[in-house]
Amino acid sequence: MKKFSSRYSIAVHILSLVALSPTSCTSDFIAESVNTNPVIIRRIIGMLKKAELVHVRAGAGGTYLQKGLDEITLLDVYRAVEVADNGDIFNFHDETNPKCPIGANIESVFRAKMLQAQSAMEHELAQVTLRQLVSELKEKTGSI
Amino acid sequence: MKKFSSRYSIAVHILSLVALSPTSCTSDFIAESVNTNPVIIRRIIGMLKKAELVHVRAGAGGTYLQKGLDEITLLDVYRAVEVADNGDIFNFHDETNPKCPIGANIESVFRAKMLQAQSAMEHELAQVTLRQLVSELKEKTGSI
DNA sequence: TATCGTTGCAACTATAATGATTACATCGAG
DNA sequence: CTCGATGTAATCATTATAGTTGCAACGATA
Repeated sequence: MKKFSSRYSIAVHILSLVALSPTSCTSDFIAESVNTNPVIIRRIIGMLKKAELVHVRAGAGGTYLQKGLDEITLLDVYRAVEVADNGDIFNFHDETNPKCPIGANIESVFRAKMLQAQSAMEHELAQVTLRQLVSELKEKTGSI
Repeated sequence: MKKFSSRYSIAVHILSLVALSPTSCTSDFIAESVNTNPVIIRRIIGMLKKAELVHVRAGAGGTYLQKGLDEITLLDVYRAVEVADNGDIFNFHDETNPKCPIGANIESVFRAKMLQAQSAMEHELAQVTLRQLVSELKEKTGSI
């Protein structure tokens, strides 16, 4: 299957920061918390923007949530940053031999099962809102 | 996240062939149905062997199931060929800034959610036995 | 209006995983 | 003993990711 990139964890980190930070969140500020390069952060913020999860004040700087804490789920974030060509997390060996009755049919049978498994995972992700994440974070950090 | 390699689909293909084929399954024979190099097939069979899903007649040649059709699930196959270092399908950006209260705690909170999602997916995979797969394949191919 | 911090983006590098291929030692049935 | 098949190492091309530098453009603000 395809593995999740660490972009996903960074994206969640970004959204948590934006949600919790009382100060303006510049890419430099976020990069320091994530401990990486600001450009990496901007790239991911770009994806979150396309998904309309955040908006950015150009020139002035700073990233802000574009939706409520309850309207953003882990599934939204996943779809925003995991640019799976077709949306599938599974890769298939294409070009199986069409002359072999099994080679010709195995993919469709297997794919159906995989889509079911993927749906189950995405269903779980859809259950977790940014509000829940942030609330659990607050418990752990004491207070912010 | 991490993406699934196409090894997985090939492994399922191999097991289906071994289960259905009345003749001996050599890596050359399988490679033709999968439409790839025999060495690729042998590598994957090697993983299936380690997982004790199949055994191979060295010298003589041919791969055979080591367990019953009902005792092999898609989860078994997945675990046999997807060599995720730690078993997780999610990657995390490690080394977040420990000085930032969010950076210091986001990973554990996020990881818990991800493990839940992964469990849901694996649960689905565990529901599908090789017998079911083969049975659906037979329907599609008419008969073998 | 000029400045300065910030964003957006292209270009480049390094690294790792994957798939494919060649080559060859080894096994074991006939 | 022979011959087909397996097991495995070595190599290569491709792709994805993460990181980095450089720079144009934006816009708040002084």
